[in-house]
Amino acid sequence: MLETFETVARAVADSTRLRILKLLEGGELCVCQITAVLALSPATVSKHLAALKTAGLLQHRRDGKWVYYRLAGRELNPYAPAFLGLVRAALGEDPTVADDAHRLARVTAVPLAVVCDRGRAGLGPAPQAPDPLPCRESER
Amino acid sequence: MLETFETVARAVADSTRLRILKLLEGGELCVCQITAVLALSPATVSKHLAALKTAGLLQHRRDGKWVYYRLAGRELNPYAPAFLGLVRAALGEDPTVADDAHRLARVTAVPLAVVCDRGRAGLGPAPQAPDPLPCRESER
DNA sequence: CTATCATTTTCCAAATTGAGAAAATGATGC
DNA sequence: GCATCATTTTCTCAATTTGGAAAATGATAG
Repeated sequence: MLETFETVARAVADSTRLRILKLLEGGELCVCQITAVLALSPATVSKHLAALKTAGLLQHRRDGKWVYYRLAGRELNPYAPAFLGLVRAALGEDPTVADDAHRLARVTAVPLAVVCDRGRAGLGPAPQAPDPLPCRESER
Repeated sequence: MLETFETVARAVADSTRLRILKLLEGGELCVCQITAVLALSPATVSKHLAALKTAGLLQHRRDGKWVYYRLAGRELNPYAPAFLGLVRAALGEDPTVADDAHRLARVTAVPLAVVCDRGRAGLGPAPQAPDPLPCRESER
């Protein structure tokens, strides 16, 4: 028990993983979409997702080449709902989280194939609208 | 915000610190009492307490030679109550936690001065019963 | 079967963490 | 002031964690 609780808490005790959880509050997402929003390497994102899944906070499903992750319920870990509830109630106004939500909106407006191609470049220019080169505001 | 949340979560993501929080649910305790129950070095316990205090989960007060710690409320960190509530609701039946509670009962039945003397030997035999020289079972 | 693409795993370097010993700090009492 | 005791702060070591590059795996399309 103690160990199970510790695993979930540890999974939540990382800002990158918190950002992922906040992103998934809006519904399931493909790995490449998350990667695009966070602007981290696919390997890094995949490992964070694995940590969250091991902790019982996420479930995943495969659809062709793509893998989708979504928030999990009590199925995988009895402590998951409590922690997810806490996260859900907490970081709504965080600037980084808000920024992520904004980027996610731009990502979901584009077909997955395009996101996966340009994703790791950190959100290429506008999807289909003319947008020469959005200012690269690299932070964190 | 994200960082604050992360700090609290990280503080809770450790079994030793969880055990400390569970001990303190019964009310404030002196450092040497906690040390006696956990059977860890005073330095280690002190650092865990500092981590919990930094995270805003604990408050402390000094009384002569002794320092008492207790669970904190919203004063120090807005996320503290939520996390403490989660912990309080969660680990009541964990065997280690139950064992700690049992040991704590034996510790609180003894004057502080005695606990501080014998505490780090890992709870000597009976409290005031005849006990020539508590076997120094140095462990860890 | 081969090529391609998304994701995961392995490998490695840098940073962080947990634990105790030893030294430093704070407070009491003579 | 000096001795003593509880607690905290270094300091060091072993173990874990994080991130990316590169290799491995899974799945689709031709």
